[in-house]
Amino acid sequence: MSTTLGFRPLYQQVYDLMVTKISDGEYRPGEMLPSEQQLAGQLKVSQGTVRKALDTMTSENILERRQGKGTFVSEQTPERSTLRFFGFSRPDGTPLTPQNGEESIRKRKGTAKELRQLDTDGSEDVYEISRTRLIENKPAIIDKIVVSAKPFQGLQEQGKIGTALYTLFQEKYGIHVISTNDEISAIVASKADAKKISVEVGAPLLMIQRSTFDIHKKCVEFRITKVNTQGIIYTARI
Amino acid sequence: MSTTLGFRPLYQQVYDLMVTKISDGEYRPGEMLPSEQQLAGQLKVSQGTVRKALDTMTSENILERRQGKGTFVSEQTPERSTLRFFGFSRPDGTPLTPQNGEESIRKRKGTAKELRQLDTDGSEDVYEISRTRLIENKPAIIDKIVVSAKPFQGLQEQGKIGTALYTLFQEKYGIHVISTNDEISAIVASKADAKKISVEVGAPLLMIQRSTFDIHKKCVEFRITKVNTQGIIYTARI
DNA sequence: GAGTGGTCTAGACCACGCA
DNA sequence: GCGTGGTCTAGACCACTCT
Repeated sequence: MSTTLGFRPLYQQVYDLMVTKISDGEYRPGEMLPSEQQLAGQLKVSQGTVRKALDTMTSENILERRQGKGTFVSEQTPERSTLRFFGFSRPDGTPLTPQNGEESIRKRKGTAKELRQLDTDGSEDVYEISRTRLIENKPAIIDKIVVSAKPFQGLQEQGKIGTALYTLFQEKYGIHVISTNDEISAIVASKADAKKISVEVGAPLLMIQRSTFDIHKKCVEFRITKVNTQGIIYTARI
Repeated sequence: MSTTLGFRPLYQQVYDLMVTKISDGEYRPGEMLPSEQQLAGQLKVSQGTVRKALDTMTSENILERRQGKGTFVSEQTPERSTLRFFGFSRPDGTPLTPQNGEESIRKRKGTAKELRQLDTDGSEDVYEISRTRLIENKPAIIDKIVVSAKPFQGLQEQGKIGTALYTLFQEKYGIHVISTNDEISAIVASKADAKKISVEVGAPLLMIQRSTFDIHKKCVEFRITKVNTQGIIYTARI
């Protein structure tokens, strides 16, 4: 007998269905799902099969399960969770919180690299958000945030975004961010960098390249952050 | 009825037992475990309970499961796996491989910080391995590796360790390294640093603080790596 | 075809949170 | 005491690998 191609386990089909329902807004963040028994009955599968799908989603931070209470759609965004793992401090250890500085947004064609990183469904337009953030009132952090234009229609009319970008994604555009992938390297400042955060050309900077993924494991954001680390300690826990 | 304290699920007991057997050398890296049915019979539990324990161990990279073949004790060490995620390259993208330079080892009392990091079972002696590594024949990387002395008797007689430290842990001392936790920060060079890798005092360095954990989730190594990033790009994928 | 892990079921009982 | 998720069982059948 030939190998059965296209075989897809039942629990994965249940997983796909539940992810779709959450992404469509049928179950909203913070809301409680039907019980395992009810879902099993509706979907005509056993409770164990439902459980396996929900367990997978729990391990991906899409759901939270609380014994004795129920299963809930997670409200946690990576921005909130990564605050525990990323941070700035002075050399003596006192923590520093960056303030918001300049911010601008424009629509343009994406570069080849950006379109390779983002899952754009063929569209070539992107929004680019450029901003600087301040440490002790001095510009020290440069962010360049790129998202595909198609799913974010009207993003330029949102006004200042500040730190609540992922919350905006969820509330205005129904995009559930669930994970990020960060690459850290040490680079030297370009002429453009030097102008924005007042350092010499060639000064050492930390660069963090972040890809952000939604509930469908689609890359919805590509972000480059550059940090002047003179007198600032940046820490990332891996 | 009062709450049952000290309740421990069966599958966790199976997990503990299997971890102990591997750590005791009853099953060795690369070896195949008995089948789920056999284990279930031996331990007088159902196959599903064994499965849950083995699945957990698989997700922790202790085991590898191959459908149709069997379940095997993993041979992969983090050193090998992290090579995919950490690395050095030139600004133009060509990868660089560091060479081994100076290396020395000595036994001494651990500092308070080191004893807090390491799980030492009360012993206060540690081995400190200091080494430099070279990029293009110039010293660029400083490593300070600290391990508890007790489980590593005779480590100073091992001669040059080079890059095979975790393999040595496993083969000579039966310690199975399964995970690491890294913290990255940007610092400035101290006088001692400056001497070892010929940079100015105050030059910017990347510092990676790594805690290494064995199969029992015990911290068996604490390592501080400092990298001169002038002309070198260091990348870590999180 | 024999042996392994992978999927799925149906049902029992336990621990937890709440009213 | 009820409803929820968490554990555990026994057994059936499927998919993969090797001989």
